[in-house]
Amino acid sequence: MKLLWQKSPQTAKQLIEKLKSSVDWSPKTIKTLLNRLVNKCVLGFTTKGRIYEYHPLFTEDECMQVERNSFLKRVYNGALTPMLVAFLEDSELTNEEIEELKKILDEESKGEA
Amino acid sequence: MKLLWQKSPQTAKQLIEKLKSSVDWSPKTIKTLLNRLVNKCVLGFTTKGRIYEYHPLFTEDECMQVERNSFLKRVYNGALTPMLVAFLEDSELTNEEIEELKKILDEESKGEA
DNA sequence: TATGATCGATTACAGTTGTAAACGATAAAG
DNA sequence: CTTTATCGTTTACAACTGTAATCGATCATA
Repeated sequence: MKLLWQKSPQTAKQLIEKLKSSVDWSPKTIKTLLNRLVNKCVLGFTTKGRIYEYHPLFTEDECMQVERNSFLKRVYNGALTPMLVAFLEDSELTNEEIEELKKILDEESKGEA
Repeated sequence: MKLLWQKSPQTAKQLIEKLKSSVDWSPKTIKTLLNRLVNKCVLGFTTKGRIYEYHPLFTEDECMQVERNSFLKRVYNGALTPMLVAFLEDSELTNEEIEELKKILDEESKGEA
């Protein structure tokens, strides 16, 4: 859902059209969802005639931030390192990816000194 | 909830006692929750007289596995590296932690060769 | 202008979750 | 034995979610 939001303001009709290929929802269902998201202050809209153009009230980055924090808190009680270790352990990283991560880590330690 | 599970089989009474300090639930509420977890095949029990001793049907590690996978899938569409980078970016790791992670990464690349 | 299509809003209804009380059986106490 | 406290089970009920149909207004069309 939010996935589509990461592209500008769109009308319900446009969204219904785009969602048609990916999920199997009735247009009515999508309208309802839009409505609920508006009520929950997750989406806003500007009215173009009698048609609404919906737009997200939060950026994708903000949402992912929140998701990361809540996941970390909920599952790992906020302990970052054990969580990272676990992810690394069940992963199959390529050497390039490993190098990339090490580079990021180096940046981190630099920023701290 | 599951947190307490990571310690042996326990009776409802024991659990209620231990939860009393951490959360503010009526004992009734806790009974209900136990029941629901049993119905959902998350907990099992063995009956000791008319008293139940509850025990988890999955290990904490298994649950966290599942949580990790579903989080990664849901929020990052399965893309591990971007997720790791994001976590690293909003973190304030100490140099020791950074070294630890680099060590883990080294292990990873070794295992792959 | 009457009629049908279309929009967002409202209503529907089953399932899950949070939070708990009521119920029936049994063990403990008198 | 009867009363009472204590189990686990069943029922309660509001909020939220998934999934959708209906309703009132308006735009397009005949």
